[in-house]
Amino acid sequence: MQDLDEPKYTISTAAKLMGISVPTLRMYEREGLIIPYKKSSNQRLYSDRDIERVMCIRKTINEDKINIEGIRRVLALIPCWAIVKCTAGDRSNCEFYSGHTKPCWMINHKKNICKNKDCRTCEVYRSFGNCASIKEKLKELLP
Amino acid sequence: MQDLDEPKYTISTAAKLMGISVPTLRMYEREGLIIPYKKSSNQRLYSDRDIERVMCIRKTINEDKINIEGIRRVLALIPCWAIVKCTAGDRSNCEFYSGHTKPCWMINHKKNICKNKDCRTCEVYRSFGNCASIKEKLKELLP
DNA sequence: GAAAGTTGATATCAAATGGTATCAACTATT
DNA sequence: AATAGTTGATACCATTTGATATCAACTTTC
Repeated sequence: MQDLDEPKYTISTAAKLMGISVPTLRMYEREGLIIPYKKSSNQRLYSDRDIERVMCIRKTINEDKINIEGIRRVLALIPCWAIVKCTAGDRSNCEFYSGHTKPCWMINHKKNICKNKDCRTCEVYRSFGNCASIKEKLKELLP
Repeated sequence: MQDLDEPKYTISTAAKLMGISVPTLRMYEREGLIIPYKKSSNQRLYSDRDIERVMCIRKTINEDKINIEGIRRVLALIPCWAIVKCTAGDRSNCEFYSGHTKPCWMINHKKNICKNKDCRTCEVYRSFGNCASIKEKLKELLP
């Protein structure tokens, strides 16, 4: 058996696996498009699902021709409040709810429902993981 | 009194008004970002609301650094089906509902609720008009 | 009918973007 | 301690992208 979420590849291995450079992989992270697992020593580890996500990002950049800023803006449209079921209080304590340029996981939530969540495993972050459109999520939420 | 939706500027006047070139304005149209009024002779006319929309597009490109393809993808996320209240039949006869790369108004609807609609005046198209985020629309639809 | 402005299309240009190479400093494993 | 691989950061390159200029053909308006 295999666990798609198990962090097992170092950054150089993952880069080799996808035919890209290590700095590129770090860039995607800096830009908020991916959240790799981090050991206590700060070393990154990538799971198979992470690999899939990066391949999706690459496809969106290289084939669909959407730039990184554009991808980020699309991710910022994921209606997280409806997914994690925010209360009114959660919302008023959320920078993301009022902003619209960054995905929620790029924000340091301090005093709401997301405070103790690990974004890497959160359904919101994963909504874009397999390159399925966010629109499918919207159709689900807006019947 | 003034009607913001009255088509009154020719393309050269509108271009001059915004300090851009005529081909640029035509490009935005070709890319599906704006729908100017067209006289029977095919001549374009721009309203004040059109001007506002173009200024919003420019801001998104020049300040927010999102490329045209990215803007189009964002527009493609507007949940039109929930706005114009599509029936199940309307949806099954809608290319847009299944796709996710183009805004609905770039699609030639033949046999559903949008068939006889003028996209230029449709609420869906206008959702991005004043540069208010689509996210606001989502908040409204997903309480 | 003449002048002015529009149409679509093509070619071109400057700037920005994604990506890579390279660096010294640090960490882990042997 | 020594090797191998990581970290973040900077600088650089090739390509793409947004934008413009220009063109002949067609409309509108005076």
